[in-house]
Amino acid sequence: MKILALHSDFLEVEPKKKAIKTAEDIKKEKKRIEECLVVFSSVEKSDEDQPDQIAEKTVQEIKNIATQVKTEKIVLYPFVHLSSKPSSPGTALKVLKKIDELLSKNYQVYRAPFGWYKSFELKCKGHPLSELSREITIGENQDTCKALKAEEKIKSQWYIIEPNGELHELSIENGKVTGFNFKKHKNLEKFALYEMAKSRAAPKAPPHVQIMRKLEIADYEEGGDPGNMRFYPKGKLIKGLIEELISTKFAEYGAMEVETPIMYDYDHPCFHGYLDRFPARQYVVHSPNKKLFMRFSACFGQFLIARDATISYKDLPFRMYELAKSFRAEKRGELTGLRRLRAFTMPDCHALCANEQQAKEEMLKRFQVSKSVEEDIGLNFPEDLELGVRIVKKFMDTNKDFVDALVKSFNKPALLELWDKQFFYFTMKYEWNFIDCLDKASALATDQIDVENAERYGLEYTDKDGQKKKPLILHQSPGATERLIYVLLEKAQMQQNKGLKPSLPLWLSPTQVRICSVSQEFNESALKLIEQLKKQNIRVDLDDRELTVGKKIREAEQEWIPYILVYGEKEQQGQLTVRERNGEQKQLSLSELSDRIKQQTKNKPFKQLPLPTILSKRPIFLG
RNA sequence: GCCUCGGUGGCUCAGGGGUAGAGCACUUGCCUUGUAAGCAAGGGGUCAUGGGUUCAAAUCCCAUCCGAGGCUCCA
Repeated sequence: MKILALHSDFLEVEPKKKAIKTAEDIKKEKKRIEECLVVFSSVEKSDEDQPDQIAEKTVQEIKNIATQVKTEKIVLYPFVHLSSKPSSPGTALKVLKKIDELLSKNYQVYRAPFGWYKSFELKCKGHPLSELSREITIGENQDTCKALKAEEKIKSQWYIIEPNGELHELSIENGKVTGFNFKKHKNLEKFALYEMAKSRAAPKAPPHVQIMRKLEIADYEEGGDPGNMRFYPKGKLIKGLIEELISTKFAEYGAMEVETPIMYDYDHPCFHGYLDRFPARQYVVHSPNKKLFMRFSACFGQFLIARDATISYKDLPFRMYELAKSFRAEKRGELTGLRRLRAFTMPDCHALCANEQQAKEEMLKRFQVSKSVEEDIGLNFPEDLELGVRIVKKFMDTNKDFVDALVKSFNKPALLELWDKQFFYFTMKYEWNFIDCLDKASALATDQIDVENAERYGLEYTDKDGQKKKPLILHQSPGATERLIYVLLEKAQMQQNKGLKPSLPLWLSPTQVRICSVSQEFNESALKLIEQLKKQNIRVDLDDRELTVGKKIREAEQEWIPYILVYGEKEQQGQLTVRERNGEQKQLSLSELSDRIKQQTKNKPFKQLPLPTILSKRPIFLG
């Protein structure tokens, strides 16, 4: 199906003469329609198998365009010449009539006669959206259509749920969410609006994009594919530290770390139906004899491990995790900085559970794992986050207590989306959303109860009675590590907007202590001091360049370095003045300084600074 | 994918049919520095790529690539 939509001041059309035998019988009269969207359309051979689906999809497209250009009137104009492979006239007429019927529910529709030579006059408005063409196709796979259609038909009911379990039904009027007093919950209001109204316009690029480059954390890579970032040494350090933290937390919780392949056989029977839901979103790789797709989560590899394992009821919950580099070929326009990528690292932790009761208990346990990750990277819980819970109605009806317990753990009102039917593989999920400087919501931590994939992959455990049973599967992630960095940078920008100095948590700061020598003659003894701090696992470096002290301080401040130390005559005697991030200056001895840092980074992972200690030998990655 | 805007020294950007500009960075020299930018000189760019128009293209046109924002989407 091909359409050409012209937003027009008017269309005047007059049937002249039948072009085909099967032309519609109509009255030959001139017709003029003012202020309308004229949709020239051509039904094609490839549409013949699924005329109803193509009609529905076309209606959706036309509705989108009509909404964009704000018009109430639509003219359907059969125009076979748009296509080189037109369908039979019979199908074409059937499809057009169906489109007419569907559109008429919401719009004033005029359909130009089919099968006639017509003369017409039209005035196109000429604004940027006034001329649009679309090619509409139905994927080859029936499953795809079914799943996508189910999604289109989904009905959501929205609520605010309070920690005491009280529900407030929400509705949306004139771009405002009503049904709950958001006075003390401004970010929750933004989140609800974001989800319900899909009002997502941003006036400019998000601030973290500039910061990630200025601090030499990450950057775009022209030599790759959009959304595949490069990480410079400082960024790789931060990312590595966060990943190590997450890994430790998962291990403490009792999950087993595994590593699974990043690409899988397209034709493997387990993946059918799961892949088809997202037909255009895979990176495809061709090996000499196979078509493969890059994983978009760790599910594939981990489920295949679990499928082949011998699992007893005594082994449940069976917990497994992986820091999985994952790939989703998102549409070009959906990518933004570190917020949404095509290649990202998804910490993915699955738990196989015997039954619903065990799954619920396990989810509450895992809730605490994610909480401690978010807190350790420097977020305030729950102040910096908004909880969204999505539940299939049937699950809600029998598990309200559990949902209440979940919201109570969050300790703040949450947004609840109720679905009338299950159309994903899960019956419930939650996510914690961060609202950024531009009021955009991004999901960080999430957990889901999967009731479908055990069947699909053939996952089984042996129960007490010797019977093979299908487990429930939980899918948890505290958030992609790139996205966690995005959140830290956006949060730092918010600090700056409030007039505070932006900063990273001490344990994530690439340089924790910067020593600025007053002049060249002090460099050598400063290095001795540095050796002592390094032994204490503190990341310290020396600005040994021939610059004024003022300039060295300024640059260190701009690098967000938490402790800055000028080193000259006085310090050589052992008396240190330390400049902190808040601008305060403190007199400290060397051991006091290192104790202080050890205290502030207690129980956090440590890695050495992956750069030369002296700045004069350090390359600049980004001006 | 579609719409809009952009791509000019390492970085940030100005300019714009007829010898290519600034600030920062870099190199060199002077200064020998005490808590947010010392002074001076110098080097460095086939103006994203490929076509086209023109006596002449970085500038205008087309295509492609890359980036940003929007639409849509986010398993």
